[in-house]
Amino acid sequence: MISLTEENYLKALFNLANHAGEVNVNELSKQLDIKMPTVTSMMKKLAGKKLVYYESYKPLRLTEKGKREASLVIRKHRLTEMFLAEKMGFGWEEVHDIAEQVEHVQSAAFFDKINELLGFPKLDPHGAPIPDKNGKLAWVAYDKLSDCHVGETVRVSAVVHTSSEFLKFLNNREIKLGTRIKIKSIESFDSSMVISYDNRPAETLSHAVCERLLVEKKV
Amino acid sequence: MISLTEENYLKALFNLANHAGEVNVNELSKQLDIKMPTVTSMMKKLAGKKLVYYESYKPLRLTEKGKREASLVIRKHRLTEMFLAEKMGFGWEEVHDIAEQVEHVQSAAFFDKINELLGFPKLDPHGAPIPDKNGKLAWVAYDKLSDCHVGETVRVSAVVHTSSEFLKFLNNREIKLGTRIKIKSIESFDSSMVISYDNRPAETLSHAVCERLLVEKKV
DNA sequence: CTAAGATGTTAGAATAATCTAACAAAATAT
DNA sequence: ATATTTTGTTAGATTATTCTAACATCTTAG
Ligand SMILES: [Mn+2]
Ligand SMILES: [Mn+2]
Ligand SMILES: [Mn+2]
Ligand SMILES: [Mn+2]
Repeated sequence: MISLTEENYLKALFNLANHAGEVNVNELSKQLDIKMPTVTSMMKKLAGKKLVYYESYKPLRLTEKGKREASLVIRKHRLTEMFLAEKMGFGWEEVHDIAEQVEHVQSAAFFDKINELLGFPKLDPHGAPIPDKNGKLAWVAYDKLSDCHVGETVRVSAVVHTSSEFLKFLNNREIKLGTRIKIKSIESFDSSMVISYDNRPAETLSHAVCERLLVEKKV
Repeated sequence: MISLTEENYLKALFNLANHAGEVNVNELSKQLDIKMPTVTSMMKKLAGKKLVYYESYKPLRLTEKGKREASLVIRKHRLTEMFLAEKMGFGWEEVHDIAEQVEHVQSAAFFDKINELLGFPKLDPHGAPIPDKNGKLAWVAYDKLSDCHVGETVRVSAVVHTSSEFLKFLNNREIKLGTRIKIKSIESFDSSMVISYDNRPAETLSHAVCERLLVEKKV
């Protein structure tokens, strides 16, 4: 049995993993707002459960079992977010905090029903893919808007690090998934972008914003 | 802040309270499947939070604050049950176990939305009243079917101690809230009742069943 | 009214999850 | 290459929730 606390560690490990699947104790500590010694002792515990590979002073890595369990928690989280947004009428900026709690419900029937009522969605309200029942995740590689060039037209496909504040910022400008953005110019001194979309007046987006908007070029 | 564990104790205290609002340590211990010494120490803790009146060897009683907090947990439980049944398609025998977990979500917006989507229901799927936002509960005094007499026609209005098994038993016989039952005869040796309803063949219900069906006589 | 039995409390310990302080190792910057 | 900073671990303590064993009180059946 995996406790609520352990589920949160697994989820964070999965989300922080770099290309090589590695996470540092310090990063995990910051992500969870839990002190490093606590993280170290939890890692030893998860290693005992064969969910994490742990060696002193080495980066942390989820085992295959750990990846699967983490994906299943992420599945519950994203299905919940989608249900809150699509079936209950919450905004995409509201769903994360509630899903953070509901994701820990232990009832396969509950999440199966949500999945069914939603018509087996592939993506959550932030454009993130929903892992399947075996924990398999179909990762699509989007581009950051900040990596695109002047003159290109792109489609907003996902948002990263979806703080409520960032999503409200996008709401205020009516930027959502599917919005087609044309890049008018890029200020070289701060990498901010002047863009146009939806027949609205031109907007300037800071580099911080452009980095968090994931887009597709082939629209 | 009231923890998940404390919420469960409060709920059990509220549900077990007799006419005088009293609960014994032993009953509470059995209800929660937690040993008596643990219950005693938790009662001291809740007394410290002014949620329970506690005196050694005396029956336990919720304070007014305790009653309100307990009612608010029960509100979350019953709204969840109703949502699971009405909006998600779960059977009344399935909703309790899931609601037992979802009731601990801390988000007023979540339960307000559920309430709104349901159209502000007054009763849960088992006929139990849903407390209002202030924890006020409109208790209706129903009769047990077992207290009714031969020849009477009554309407099933609620079920008590809603174990999944009992509810499946009722499902098998198509007895639900609203079913109009006519009492054909009562066996004096075991108090079982022969009843008819919905143009179905006569059924015999044991005393144990009749005690758990709450009915209204004025249909 | 007393002896059992049931109920309730105290004491001491365990587990899970967290912390601070101190120390150790690794990475970085002169 | 050494000193400094950052990162990670160990040790020891704390809080929340639970348990068993032993003892105390209350209730009930002769
Ligand atoms: Mn969580
Ligand atoms: Mn999301
Ligand atoms: Mn509960
Ligand atoms: Mn109910």
